[in-house]
Amino acid sequence: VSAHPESRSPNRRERPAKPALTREGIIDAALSILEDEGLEKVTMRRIATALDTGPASLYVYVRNTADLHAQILDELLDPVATMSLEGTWREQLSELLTRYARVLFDHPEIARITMTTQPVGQNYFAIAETVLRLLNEGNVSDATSAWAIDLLLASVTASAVAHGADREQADARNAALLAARLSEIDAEKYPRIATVGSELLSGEGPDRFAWALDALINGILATPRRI
Amino acid sequence: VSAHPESRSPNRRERPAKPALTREGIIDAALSILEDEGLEKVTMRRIATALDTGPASLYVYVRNTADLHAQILDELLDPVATMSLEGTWREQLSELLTRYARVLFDHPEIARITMTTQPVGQNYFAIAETVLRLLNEGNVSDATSAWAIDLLLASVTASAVAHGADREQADARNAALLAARLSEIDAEKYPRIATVGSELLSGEGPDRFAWALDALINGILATPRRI
DNA sequence: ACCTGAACACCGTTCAAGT
DNA sequence: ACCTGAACACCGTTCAAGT
Repeated sequence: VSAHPESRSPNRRERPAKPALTREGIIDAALSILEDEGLEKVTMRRIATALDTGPASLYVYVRNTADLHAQILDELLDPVATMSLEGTWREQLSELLTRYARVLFDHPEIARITMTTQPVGQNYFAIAETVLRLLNEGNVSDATSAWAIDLLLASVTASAVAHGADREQADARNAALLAARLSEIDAEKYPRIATVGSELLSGEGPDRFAWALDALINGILATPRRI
Repeated sequence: VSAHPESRSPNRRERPAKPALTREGIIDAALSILEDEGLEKVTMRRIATALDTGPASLYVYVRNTADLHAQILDELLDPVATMSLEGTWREQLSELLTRYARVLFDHPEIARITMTTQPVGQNYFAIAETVLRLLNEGNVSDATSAWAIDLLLASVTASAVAHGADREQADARNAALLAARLSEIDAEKYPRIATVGSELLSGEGPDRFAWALDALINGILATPRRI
């Protein structure tokens, strides 16, 4: 056993070599920071530090922060885009959108991005393609489908953003409490809120989501486009 | 006429006095920056500069950035909360939500905030109260209303965020073009997108929105809650 | 072509000290 | 109670210079 551990340092293979900079490496690092610390910490500088380089180096693989976020999203959507579906068109549609929602639900900060910038990744396209195919099987006209897919995906995303489970849930609970308190206090000013009150926050997430999806599909089927 | 204009400087009433720091003054400054330069520029430091003070001074009136945004939103919702409505419950509901959407449409960056943090302002509450009252007039049960209002407001917000008209529209158009191009190229991989294609981006905003609102209300009426 | 150091032009928030 | 200067601990992005 060497008495001089420092003398080993010149050996360049002593510890895993600094990983080569690649698009995949960058997205992996970003995902791991996202999982551990939230989107807020997924910054160019933070990723660069994780990869033992400077922020400027990332700009070879990522155009800017928006592009980085878009790439993260499409990575997350991979399992949804490739899942297998069974049952009637309506069952398949519900299954797909529920799975899609679950990804966004688990990553509400990424879901927010979906709202802001129109996703254009391969996996998002694949999901949209499947939704359109299923609506077509359900005899929804092309014209209606074109508007319906927008409504469906936007509503699912909105629901995920609103009720997403993440570190902000504490804040959300505070807000809910505040809301509950306000509606109690101003029962005269807001009688309907006071009446519906407890129902507003009622129900398990999955039940609420299933109902919303049902209402959306019923609505689409009941509202053929006339223009 | 004095040959020494500088000598007037000691007169403290020469030009409008530095406005006193108030909550209203801060929100006004924020709104004016929002209108002129977008939410991105509505920063504590920027507002402080506009009010000729330092950022630390704002923290007497505003808890943090999220609180600032919440106050801006509720300010914008004032005209919606106080508008008068006419017609059947369904006409009134459409009118209210269309007006609500227009505010968010004109301020998509603020709309995004609505998604992130549950709004708790007076005006938002007033709007929610009215929606619940109208659903009640439409014989929608309380249990269903409680979930329906969530779906309605979230969907309207999502629509506004997605299709909001602002300085980001240029980017959105780029994205749309990119999408159109991709669907052209991969017509074999995405046949339904290719078929529906042009319809996806078709229709005037108002027509699309009116259809979506119709579908949502039809869906809610067709889907009484069972749980 | 890819990578880097250094710089530029910003952020939000806190805190001790003033009035 | 309100206001402030100064500091702390960060950001994204660019660019000239290196390999």
